[in-house]
Formats: sequence, structure tokens, C-alpha cells
Amino acid sequence: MNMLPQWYKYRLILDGNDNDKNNAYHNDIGNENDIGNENSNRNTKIQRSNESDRRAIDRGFASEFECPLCGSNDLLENGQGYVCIHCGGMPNIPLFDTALPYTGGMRSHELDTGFPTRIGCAKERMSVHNSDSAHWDRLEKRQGMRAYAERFETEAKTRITHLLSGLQLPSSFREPIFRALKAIITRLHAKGSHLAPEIRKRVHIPLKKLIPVLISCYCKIHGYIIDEKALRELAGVEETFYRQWKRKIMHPFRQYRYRNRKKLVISHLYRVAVRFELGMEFYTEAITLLNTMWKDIACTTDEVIAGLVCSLVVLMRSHYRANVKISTLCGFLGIQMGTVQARVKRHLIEPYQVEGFKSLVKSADIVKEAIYKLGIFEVYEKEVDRLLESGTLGTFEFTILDTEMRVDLKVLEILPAGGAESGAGEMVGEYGDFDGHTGFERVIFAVQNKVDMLPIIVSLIMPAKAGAPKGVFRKNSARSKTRYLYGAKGPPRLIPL
DNA sequence: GCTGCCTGTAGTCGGTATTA
DNA sequence: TAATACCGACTACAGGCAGC
Repeated sequence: MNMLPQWYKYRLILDGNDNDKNNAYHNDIGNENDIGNENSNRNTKIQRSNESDRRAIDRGFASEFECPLCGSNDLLENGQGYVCIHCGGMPNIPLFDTALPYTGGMRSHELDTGFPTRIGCAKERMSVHNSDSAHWDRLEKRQGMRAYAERFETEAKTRITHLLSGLQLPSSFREPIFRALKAIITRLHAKGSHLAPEIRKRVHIPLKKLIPVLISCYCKIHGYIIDEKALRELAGVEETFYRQWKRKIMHPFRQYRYRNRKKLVISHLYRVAVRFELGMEFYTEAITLLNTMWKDIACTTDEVIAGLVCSLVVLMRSHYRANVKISTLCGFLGIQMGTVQARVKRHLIEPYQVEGFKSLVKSADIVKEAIYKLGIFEVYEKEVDRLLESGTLGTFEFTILDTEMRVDLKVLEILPAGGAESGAGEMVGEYGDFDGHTGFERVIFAVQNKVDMLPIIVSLIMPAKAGAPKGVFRKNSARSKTRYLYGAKGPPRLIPL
């Protein structure tokens, strides 16, 4: 305590439980203002003023000279401010406020002057004490309002910052969350609140409880996934309160009720693709699956939808399973694997009546079979398995002409992975046929890159023009896809065709 | 208040990596 | 090589919530 500044001793003297300290304070005020020897009526008025003064000052100082994080009074002064010696918190207490020059015409009780004064200047107090107590009470009320607003902002922002840093969320969330906090408090006490008037009058929620709920809601609205259990533990708020007020706070937010859910889910898909280095191929396939299944799976939370879609793509493409575990993926999205398993069974296995499903990973083949029944993905791996079993080998090339989309299966040239300009590929399997008369539209190659010897699946999808000569197709109507087959490490690499 | 659905939790099992 | 730790997966069960 000896490290605190001289004027902080007033805080010690102002301790209301110590009569000696009170007397010392009263004497101090009395001497300063030279009002100690007036008539009894005036003494009573002064005493009441001093008492209310003391209470007002105490209220103002109580939070500012305590560490907002741990509540300790042991603050260490340094060159820029004060630091709590227990937790290292830095209360927002400036040593001196020199930003605003004093002008004699200003009165410290005026709102919007920006002065951090508490009880006015000595001259002002003198004039007030010598006049009427109503004026004094009015001043005190105004000062109290401003002190509360400052204390509220300091405490709220400190708590928000503490929780954001604990959850490793961007510090840029602080201001919008603080604005939302003020809006929520206004809303809770407003006439138009959804709460009944008699309840509204009694609503007084400690910031300690309200802020974590608000942070959760803000992250939910903006598509950020947080560990709510960690948030509750960090803030020290009970689960029952948290759940109840989360619903109450979320309800009035039109922004949340009418949010673009699909857009938020897609943002989750992108985060998964980046986090697990699955590449844009995973991302686009997940979006395709999401769009196809959206009507069936939309009746649940955004994170569960994202987890369901990502899990399905991972289970469908075996090369992804080397990079990501389903449980890890679910953990990343803040959901449980059991939830995804129940969704898969409900929305995929049961509708398509696929037999033999036991569990998510163990029955990956069953899941894959059900996904193929959606009709949106090519059955690459099954087809290529058959290619490899056939043992067809040979060297092929293809050329694509500018004027017409002509595909010749005798010609094959692929660009090697890694962006090299060109390189010959050795075909390890070949499947399919095309015929402009019959309309067969897909050709699948299994090729082996000579650079890293990885098997790569190449698919050409060519809508055939009825009646056209064999091998001639509509211009710009062909599209191609590539797939790695087995054992690919690292992000998938696409081979441009 | 009941019911069914959705979601999360905790216990358990099995496979794999690590260490003595 | 055996013991141990860790991780992923599975499953039963409990709690919350909305609809009736």
C-alpha cells in the first residue's frame, strides 16, 4: 500500500467503519471549506452533505482503485498507470488527465465537459454548501450518474477483454460487444421489452453473468465457434443461468433470427478446409453436398450441419481420412461425433434404406454408398478399382482443339503435380467409351505421374451431341475432374486439363 | 405434463505410439 | 518385448426443448 500515491490515502480515511477515519475526513473537509463553526441547522445540513459526499466518493473510488480482474487493492504505480501485483491486471486509472485544459468558466458538474472530477472544485462546494441542499443533491445525483457510467464502461470493457483473450478471440470484438451490452441493458429496461413490466423493474443482472452470455450470442450471430463450457468456467457463471439468458438475449435479435444460415455454414466449411488443409476440392464438394441435402438437414444448428457435411465428404473420399479424424473435425466445430452419427443415420442411411450401418467410421463404405445414391458425385474410386483389377496398361495422350471439343483417347498428356510445365504420364488403367450417337458422356482415366509416381484419377465428362460424328462434342461443354487415389499426403493437387 | 427429437456427456474398448 | 499412455471410436444415457 505504501506504493500508492499520496491522494490515495483519502481512500483509506474514507473507510466508513472507522469512526476516527470518518472524523479525520470530516475535519479535513471542514477545515478546507471553513464551515465547521456555523449554527446547528447548518451543521446538520453540512454533516448530511459530508455523509452523502463520502458515500458518493466511496462509490466512485470503490471500483476504480480495485483491480477489475481479481478485486485486489494492491496496485503498483508505474510510469504509465497502475498494475495489480497479484494478477498483473492494469486498471484504467490515469495518473493525471492533462488532455483537457481547465477553463474557469466550466463547472465540474456540467455533463459532457469531460472532466473526471467527483465533487467539484472547492469554490463550487463552498457556494453549494452555503446555498440549499436541493442544489447539492442535484449535483450529487448528476455526479453519481456520470461516475456510474464511467465505472460501468471500465468494468464492462475489462471483463469483455479478459474473456476474449481467454478464449483467444479477436480483441476487435470488444467494442461491438460493449455496444450490444448497452443496447441489451436498455432493451431489458425499455417499455417495449418482451419482459413483463413488474419483472422488468427487478431486472438487475451482474455484468459478470451477462457479459459471457452476450459474447456467446455475438459469436453465434457472426459465425464464430467458441467453447461455451470454457467460457462459462472462465467467467464463473452457472450453466442454468447461461442457458436461460442466452435464449432470452438471442430472441430479440432479428439479425440472428433472419441470418443467412447457409452462408454461415459455408464459412464453417471453409474454415474446416483451411484448418485441416483439405484443399478447395473438399470445399466445393462439401458445398455441393450441402446444397443437395439442405432442405433435409437445415433443421438443426449451423455447426452440426457443417459437421455433418464435412464428415460425409471425409468418409466418402478415403484420401481425406489420412489428414483428418472425424472426432477431431467435430471437436473443431464444437460438436460431438455422436450427434453427427445420429444425423447421418437419420438423413442418409434411413431414407435410402441402406442396410448394414453400424457406426460412422466403421460403416464408411455404407455411408459412401448412400451418398452416391444422392446422384451428385461420380463413383470414381469404385470405377478405378475395377480399372486396376482389369490390368489394362498403356500410354495415351489427348488433345483438345480450340474449334471443337475433340477427345482422342489415344493421346494423353498430363501436367505433373507441383506446377511444372508438362510431363508425360503413364496410364495404369482406362475405362469408358464415348460415342456421339449413343450419348455416353464420361471417360475416366487412372494415370500415374512420373514425377512422384502417385496414381491420379482423371475424369472427362462430355455431354454428347446427338447425331454428331464420333468423338465430336459441343464447344465448351466438356468439364474435367481429377482425383488422387490412395495414400496421398498433404493437400490434394489438381491437374489442369 | 407428456412425448419425441436433438444434442451432449461419460464410460469403455481397441489400436497405435512410446518407453523402459 | 511388454507395459503404459494416448487417441479415436462406439454406445448408453441424460438433459434441454418444442410441439401437442
